[in-house]
Amino acid sequence: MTRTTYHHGDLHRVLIDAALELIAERGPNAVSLRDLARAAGVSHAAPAHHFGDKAGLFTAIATQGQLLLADRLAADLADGRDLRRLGASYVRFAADHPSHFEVMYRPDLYHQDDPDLAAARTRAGDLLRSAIPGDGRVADRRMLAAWSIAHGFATLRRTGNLDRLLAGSDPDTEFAEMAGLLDLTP
Amino acid sequence: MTRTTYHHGDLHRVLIDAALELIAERGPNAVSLRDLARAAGVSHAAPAHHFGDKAGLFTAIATQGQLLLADRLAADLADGRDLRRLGASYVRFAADHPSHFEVMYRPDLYHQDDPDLAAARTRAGDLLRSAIPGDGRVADRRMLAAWSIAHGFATLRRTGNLDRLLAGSDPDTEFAEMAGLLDLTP
DNA sequence: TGTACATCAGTGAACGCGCGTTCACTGATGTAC
DNA sequence: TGTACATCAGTGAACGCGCGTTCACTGATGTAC
Repeated sequence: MTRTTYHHGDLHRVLIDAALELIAERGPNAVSLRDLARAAGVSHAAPAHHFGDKAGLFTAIATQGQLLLADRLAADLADGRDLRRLGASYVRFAADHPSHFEVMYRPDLYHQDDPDLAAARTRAGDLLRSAIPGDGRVADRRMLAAWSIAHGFATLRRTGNLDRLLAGSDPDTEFAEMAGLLDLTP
Repeated sequence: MTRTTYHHGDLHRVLIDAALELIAERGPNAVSLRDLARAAGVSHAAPAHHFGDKAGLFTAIATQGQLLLADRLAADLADGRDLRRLGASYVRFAADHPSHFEVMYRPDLYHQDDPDLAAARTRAGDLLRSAIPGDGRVADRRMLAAWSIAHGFATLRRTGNLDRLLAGSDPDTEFAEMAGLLDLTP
């Protein structure tokens, strides 16, 4: 990757994309700022210039992930409050954006007190909550059940633990049918 | 920690325990073989002598974790085949042995082809499966649901995502009630 | 009871490495007048 | 249209660091005879 201009123009985005790719391939541990700089064809100090430090990079990724997830949930909700569909979206999000998903649930990697991240997280959380029937403790329990089953499925799948159990079937359908065992009607 | 003897006597165990503690405090990334050597009051090359390499240490921890989990499941099964109770045990195991649990589901950390680990994993898996009512695809789906909801709950809880939702209630009871929403009867 | 020998556990020095971060800098861009 | 200046993006050299791994070694232990 050779540049003719001194200013890159889109470094921020390129660095994040390179990071996402590296995370998907070899996990977040394997990502170094110097790797990213190499991938972007830029001096090794440039990434720190953009993100402050390494945790800053992961904070940006986690935030972006929460926003992407929230967008999906919002799109679903526009078609009606169907918790089942939201669960399916959550599972699909994890499969489509494995690197985002991984970072989002690895708080040790990022700045947990980042306000942008907190806002994004709240947005996604509120959307999910708004699809839960009932209120108070009953609703809490339903949210817990729906979130747990979707998160567990997504996580186990991502780590390859379901390979044998899902062999030969479509994961999304399988999740939908399995989630049907959950009674979430008011 | 000072020693009088040249041979430590119990280094293997001490190293693993020190690792578990470090993982619980600061995550697996923060664990270095040299840290462990310091904690055990031993030369920094000693850990490699015991585990071959760093991944070998995590392999040992993952294996130990699978065996501990299997022991719990086996104890439950001795009292009858109650899937609900197994789920609760799974959740409690994750809370009681956070470091083991974390490593077990981070395949990037250890030697995935280790035969001892595979055997331990199979043992735990078979026990869980033996508690599932029904057979064939139906049983698979039930196993998927039970495992997903327990794993999701355990994981979300461990990462602090349920703090608000669980505020003021006992997590184990809460999980039991929530899992009651799952219909796993044949 | 003694001796020889194999095996095992731990040592300590050395290696090369890639990393994150700092810092004074320079090139490019935009804006005010 | 031109000029001065502030701001921003990226540079490149340097730093100090802790790490994993290797290796020839030594001290201790157990076993065979």
